[in-house]
Amino acid sequence: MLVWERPEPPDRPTPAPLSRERIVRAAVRLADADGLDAVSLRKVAGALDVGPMRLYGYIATKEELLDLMVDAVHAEIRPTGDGWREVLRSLAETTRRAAHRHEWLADLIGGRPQLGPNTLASGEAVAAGMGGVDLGTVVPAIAAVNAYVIGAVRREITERRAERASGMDQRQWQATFGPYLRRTFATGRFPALAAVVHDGPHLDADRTFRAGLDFLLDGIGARIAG
Amino acid sequence: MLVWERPEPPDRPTPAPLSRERIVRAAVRLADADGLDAVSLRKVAGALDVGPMRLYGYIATKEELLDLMVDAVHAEIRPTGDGWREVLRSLAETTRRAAHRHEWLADLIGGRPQLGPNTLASGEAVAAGMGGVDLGTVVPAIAAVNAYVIGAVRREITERRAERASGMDQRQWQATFGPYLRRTFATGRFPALAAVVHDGPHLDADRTFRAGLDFLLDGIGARIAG
DNA sequence: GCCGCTCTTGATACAGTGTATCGACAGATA
DNA sequence: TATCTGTCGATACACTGTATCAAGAGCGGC
Repeated sequence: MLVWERPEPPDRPTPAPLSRERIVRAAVRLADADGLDAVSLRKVAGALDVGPMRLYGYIATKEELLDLMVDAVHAEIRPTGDGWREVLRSLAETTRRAAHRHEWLADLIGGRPQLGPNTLASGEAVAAGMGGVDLGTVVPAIAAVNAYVIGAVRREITERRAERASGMDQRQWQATFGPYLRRTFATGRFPALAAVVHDGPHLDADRTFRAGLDFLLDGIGARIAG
Repeated sequence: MLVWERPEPPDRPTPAPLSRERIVRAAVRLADADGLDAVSLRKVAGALDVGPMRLYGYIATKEELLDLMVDAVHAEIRPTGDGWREVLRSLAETTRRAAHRHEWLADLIGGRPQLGPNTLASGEAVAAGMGGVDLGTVVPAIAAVNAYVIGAVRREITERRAERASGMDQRQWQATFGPYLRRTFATGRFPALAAVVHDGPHLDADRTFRAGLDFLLDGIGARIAG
């Protein structure tokens, strides 16, 4: 036996076999911790103590990995409730909560067609909860709520990042962009906008999300009733 | 005079001076033609017959260039109309049309806080058209329409790309994903979803967009009336 | 008209990306 | 034991955004 032979590291007895799931979990962990930019094939492979090319035995391309990540978080989106209204609201709120837990979801959501098992399961839960509603209304209603959630989540996360990037809280944010906005508004080119921003209510993220969702659900309800 | 001196190319008498606007226009042209991936600083610079580093005299970072591109297309989004409903509808439809002209907008929209002059001008047009509506309603109403448009446009463009990538028309698309979906639905794990997909209406993109928008506007109208 | 200074400009370089290629090695088969 | 097969990972390639810095152009002072 060669004396310089390296002994097996005893604290990792048998490396768990690689799998799509393990790869996706590692990618999600990286993205949760440091954002989507931290998800490179090299880093994911590194987190699994494996060469980068190894991953190509399990995924065809990086895009596919991103799709799998999105489908993975859809496991956390399982709408419930009695009646179409509660179900649609649950769809919206659970999606939003998932985006809070995984901010990178805002970068990906709505950007690729999703047909993975977890995404389909979410769709099934919604469809199953819409019983009694006319099919001609169910399809556009679900599509509309989905569209609203995608956009609302994107805007909310974007804003949250901007605030965080410029100091921490809202006061800091205003201090950063305040001068530019003040100057711009001072030109008098945007009087109506200035009035709305100045005199309008400053709703927090929760209230804004719910207000828009209520508009939408009210409109859908009117169609179902009438 | 040296004989091997290269004479001035006569067909480009004086190269137009570089400017932010010219850079942004070139970037938009590239993105329109070949998608966002075709927008690299080297390619943009190349389109302007200039070294890549030259751009940094006009933009601080690539992110800034993307922001400027988004603001530039906001010049095409100028909502008009009589009354809040027409104005909000116009905001939605002009945004959607801009995204049709510049599909890459779907990748960027909602992904960064937008405070550029054209974006503010769009906001001003909307705010100005909401006269008479209670300020406490104006803010969440605009936010809701914006969120809906972002999500709807994203989904629509995404779908359009998927169809195009897999052949050209809808028949091809179904031929590509049909087998997988058929198999998946055949497992019986998604009965409600299968029923909706099978028996529900197949609306085209225009109708879907308008249906969702109508839901939202109806809901907002109910709040304004009541 | 010529020197020296400042600012602009572009070549080079660096660290990182996704992915193709292909030699080496392990395990199975004869 | 010898050969075949298929997996694995080192290396390489083209490309990205951006920092650095030497060369050059324009210009004021003598």
